[in-house]
Parts: sequence; structure tokens; C-alpha cells
Amino acid sequence: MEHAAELTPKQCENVLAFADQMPITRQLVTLRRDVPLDFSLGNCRFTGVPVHAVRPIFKELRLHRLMDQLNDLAAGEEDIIPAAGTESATVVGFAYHLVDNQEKLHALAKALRGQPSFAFDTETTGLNPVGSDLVGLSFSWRAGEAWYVPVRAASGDTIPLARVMEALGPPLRNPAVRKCGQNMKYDLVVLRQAGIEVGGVDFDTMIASALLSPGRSSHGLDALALDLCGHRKIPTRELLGSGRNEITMDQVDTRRVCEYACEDADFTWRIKEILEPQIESGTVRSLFRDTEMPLVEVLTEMECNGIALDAAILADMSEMLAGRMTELARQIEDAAGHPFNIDSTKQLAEVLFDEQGLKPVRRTKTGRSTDAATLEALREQCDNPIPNLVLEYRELAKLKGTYVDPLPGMIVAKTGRLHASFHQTGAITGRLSSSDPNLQNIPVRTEIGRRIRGAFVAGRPDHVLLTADYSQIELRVLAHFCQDRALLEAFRTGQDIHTFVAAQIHGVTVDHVSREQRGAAKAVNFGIIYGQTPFGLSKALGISQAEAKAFIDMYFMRYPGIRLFIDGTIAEAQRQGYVQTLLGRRRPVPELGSRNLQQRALGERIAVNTVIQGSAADLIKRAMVDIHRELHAGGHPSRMLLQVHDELVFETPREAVQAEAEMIRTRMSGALPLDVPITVDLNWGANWLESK
DNA sequence: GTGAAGCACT
DNA sequence: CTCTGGGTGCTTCACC
Repeated sequence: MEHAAELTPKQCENVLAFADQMPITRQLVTLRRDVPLDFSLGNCRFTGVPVHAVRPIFKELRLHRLMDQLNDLAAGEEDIIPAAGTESATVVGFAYHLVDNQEKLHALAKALRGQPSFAFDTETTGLNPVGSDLVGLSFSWRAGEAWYVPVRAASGDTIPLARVMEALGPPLRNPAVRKCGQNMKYDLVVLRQAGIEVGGVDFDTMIASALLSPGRSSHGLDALALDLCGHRKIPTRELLGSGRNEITMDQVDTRRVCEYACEDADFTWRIKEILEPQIESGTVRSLFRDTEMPLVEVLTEMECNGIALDAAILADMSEMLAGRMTELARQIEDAAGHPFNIDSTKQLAEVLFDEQGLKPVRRTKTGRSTDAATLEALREQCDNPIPNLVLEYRELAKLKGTYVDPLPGMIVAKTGRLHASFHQTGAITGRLSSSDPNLQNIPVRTEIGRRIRGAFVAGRPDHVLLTADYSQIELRVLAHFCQDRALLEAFRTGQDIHTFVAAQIHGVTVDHVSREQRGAAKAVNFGIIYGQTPFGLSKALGISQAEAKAFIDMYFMRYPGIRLFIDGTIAEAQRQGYVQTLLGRRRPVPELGSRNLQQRALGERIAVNTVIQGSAADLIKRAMVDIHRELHAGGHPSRMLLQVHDELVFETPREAVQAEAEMIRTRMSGALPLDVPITVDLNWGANWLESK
């Protein structure tokens, strides 16, 4: 028997190398009969090789066509999977089962009901869980063994979805059966749309990894399987292709999806077995168990809820912006004397600096900067109209291209709403991030930008959007950490903190503080959080560096506790190599070990900022979990829609808004016990703009 | 496809 | 003398 295959010489080399180092303990499964094979790969010839020795070679090299041929060869030996409990200790292999009839389905469901815990994964038609359809589910509760249940396939019969849900729904819902998964929120959203609310959400490997190894570059399953298990997973690209030829999972041959999906569940289980003991014995146990894992379900619900958008408002804005941008473009090109692409920084730099003779302010890595700060400086230094026109053009282009035009197209047809993704491991500090679309950077600063917020509306009759903002949360966290008496006192007496600080620094009473004095105090207050330098402050306030330095010195003299906190935090980071937030979230700060002065300064800023920003993130996460529980306890009609770092947005019936606001205020201000009061500002209205 | 520049938010 | 605020995600251009 000879099976020729088109292999590159390099692949042949790999096969031979792999076959050579294939110890007998790497045999995947024990075949009932050995079928010696003679075959050739390219110009390499193999003779008398047992099937079971060649299978792992093909598998490791992802030679699916050859695997198919091999399976044909071994026809009649389908049942090569050792029955439970019979596998020998030397078998370290893969036993992946395709559940393609009712009997197998019921056997699986029965097995799942009997497990104290299992890993599961879903395959879908898309990357965004809302609006994607379920293609199949995979399960595993023992390393090396997994099951795949197709519910939607390109070819071949599948068991009707209703039957699958009937069988698998009970074990999935059962809170007594602990579930683990990789990025479980994704699967929870998918299954919720299929009518299943998964219970017993217990262990997310992605989140565990993020807490245990915050310095890792990736917490993806592929990376974890490689690093923790030494296993190179089938790349998704191999099933779906890439670019214009990309297909969806429901178009892939079910047997190949089975291999892929089972591998996901299998390795999720193996990784959970590795990480769980580390979580349970480590300092992050409570953070993981009491905050991050419960938050998975909160975010699942937020994503399913989505937020309504008034597309007509944005359509009007788009037209208005287009008109104004055309006008600006014409004026810019008139001034330049010829048409050019204003969006191109390279072309703009040529116009400004080569043709118009303006003096470059700052260099970028590749050329001369044309950013907003540069254009503002150019506007001041000459009467050329172009910088100012470009500034306005840029503002409008940003709003139109990033928000006004794309957002309406992202409304999910089935719900009529926007469903952003919130990423729990997105930010190294512990903050959430948002994407597809990012609803955490909707404009608010400029008048025209704010109008976009007006398009985010309460989507149900007689409802309002209710927003709850932590007031000065990072400064309160700072006050809590540094225990500076003056700062604590300011918050305890309910002062406007910037006015208060300005009054203390200038030695006047709060009612004698000028606008400028308050603005300067505010800039310094924020600067402390971000690790600002005299240079940065002087730029922010338009004062000299000497003045800025004097102001900062005065600040630290007035609040010596802050200086001690900053120095102590940096020293701790140097000693331990990492910093820690209120709830014990860690972040390594390797920059502090750098020989580069600039890098070390960055490390110092990172250390201080992470403690403050990360602790504020801990706080709002706790509040979200508490509020979610209260909402589910019953009697509360509000839905949580968005989180924007220090703000939560809810949709609430107008008649209940007062009571809901008070409940939310209580939960948010009581989320964690700080040594300063935590105040929450609540506002509501028909849209996000009115509720601010 | 990838990196850089620029900019929206907190 | 040089550098000079933490953390994200998205769009566009330019280049490979």
C-alpha cells in the first residue's frame, strides 16, 4: 500500500525528525490490531510502520488529508478509544469522540450529570458572540479525552438543536456541576442566546492565568497550551483559512471541527488542573473567587443587554459633518494652493513645513510631527490659517469616521441594539476594556462630540438611562493609601478637593480660590496619579518649568503623606518586583530593573499609577458584582448596560428610578471599606447626554 | 498583513 | 543635554 503525498522537502524532514524521536510512551491510543503500513511521503519511504505509530506524526503535522487516508486504512477499527478506567498509565494520548447520534448524546448527557466538574467550549459562526450562531459544543473532564456535539454542520446529519439542548441543558444549568472554560463569557453569551443560562460558572482559565501571571504577553488558549502543556494546538486558521477566503466553522468538515473543538475542551481542562491549585493556594484566591469569577456573569449579562442607539440622530450628524468637512478641505487646499490628502500626516507635513515654510516643532520616529499640540503651537507662532483649519478638520473627521458613521452599522438586527464586548483581562492594571465597538471612549469633551452621547438612548418605553459616577475615585483611593491627614480631612468634610488643595497651597480660604488656582491644583492632583514631571505640568498649565516645580514642591510640602506613599510604593516595587492593589492584584514592574534611566522613571510611574488605577478598578468590579446580585435577588427592574472605568450606566423604568438610584448609590459607595467616604453622582434622562 | 501616527475616553 | 503622564481601542496612511 502506498500513499503518496505532496510534501515539501522541509515537511519531509520534519516528519522524519518527529518519527525518530517518537518514544513508545507517546503512542496515542492502542489499536486493537496493528496494521503495518508501507507508505511514502514525498520522496521519503516508510515500510512496516504500525498505524498507531504514524497517527501522532500526522496529527502533530496537521496532515488532515493523510489522517483521513489513515482512517480509511484503519477502517473497522473505529472503536479504538479505551473504555473509561481501562487506559494504561503509558497511554498519554488523545481520545476525541464525535457525538453524532441520540444514543451517544444521551450517554454524554448522563456522564455530564455525574461529573462534579467539567470543561466545555462552544464553536460558533462568528467571532462576536452576540449575533453568532452555535455550531457545536465540546466537553472534557479528563486529560486526553473529549466529546464534540455538532448542532449545525456543512455536511452530514446533526442531532436537532432542540434535542441537544434538552439533553445538555440540565447539566449545563445545574449550579452544582462546576464548569470551567477559557474566556467563558463568550460561551455564556452564545448559550444564553440559545436559551441556556449556564450555572456553576466556576473556573475561567484565561482569568486565572491573568491573575497568576500578569506579565504574560498572552492568556489565549493556544499560548497556555503551548507553555503549560507543551502542546501546539491546531491553528484556527487551518480550519477557517484567512483573508478573503475565510470561511465559518459551520462550513468546515465536522470531523475536523471535532478534532479542533475537542482539543479546546481537553486542553482547557488540563490547564485548569494546572492553574487551580495555584489559585487555591495563592494570594489571588479571594480576588479570583469572590470578584473576578462572579464578574464573568455580570459582564455576560451586560453584553447580552446591549444599549439602544438612535441611528437617525447620527445620520443627521453625518450629513452635517460631511458638509463642514468639505468646506474645511476646500479652505485648506486653497491656502495650500493645491489639493492633497489632509488625512496623510506625511503630505500635511510637506505642505506645512516645506511649502508654507512653518518651523517643525517636534520630530516623530519617522518624520515631523503634525499632532494637535504641534498644530496649536504653529497657530500661535504665525498667522497661517492652515493649522487651525486642520485642527477642526481632524476633530470632525475623528468623530465621523470613528463613531457617527460606523456605530449605526454595528446595531445587531435581532435586538436592535449595540452589544459591545467587555474584556476582563484586557488591561494590565485590572481595568476592563471594551471593543466592537469600544463604548468606553465615546466623546464627551467637546460640544460636537457630546452630541454623539445624545444618540445613546433608553431603548424601552417609559425607561431612562441612569448613570452612576464615582466622584474623584482615584484621589480617594490615593488618600486611603497614603493616609495623609490633610487629604483625609478634606474628603471627610466633603470639600471640593481641587479647591481645597488650591486653598491650602496658597494659604487662602476656599472662597478666595481663583479659577486658575483651582485649575492648577486639579492638574497637580491628576499629575500625582500619573507621575507627572515639572515639564508635563508646565505644559499642561502654560507656565514655566520653574513655576511648575515650585508648585509641585509646595504640594508635597503640604501633603507629606503623598510623598511617603509614592516613595514607599516604588521601594516596595523594587524590593518585590511587583506592586499590588487593594484586592491583591499584582503587576510586575520590570522597568525598575532597567539600566536605562528613562525606563526606570517609567517604572516608577507605572508602580504608583497601577496601585491607584488598579485599586479603583477593584472597587468598581466589587460594586458591579454586588449590584448584579441585588438585581437578581428580585424586585429591581434595572439592567446594567455599560461600565466606563468609574461610571456605570443602567436602563431603568422611569417610575423606579429614584429607588434604583439609591440602591446603586449604596452598593457603589459601600463596595469596599476605605478610610474616606466614597461619593457617587447619579443622573438620569432619556439619553446618555441628559443623564450626565 | 504590519507598524506608525494620531486621537477618543478615563 | 535629553526626556518628560498611567491605561485602553480604532482609523488612516504608508510600506512590505
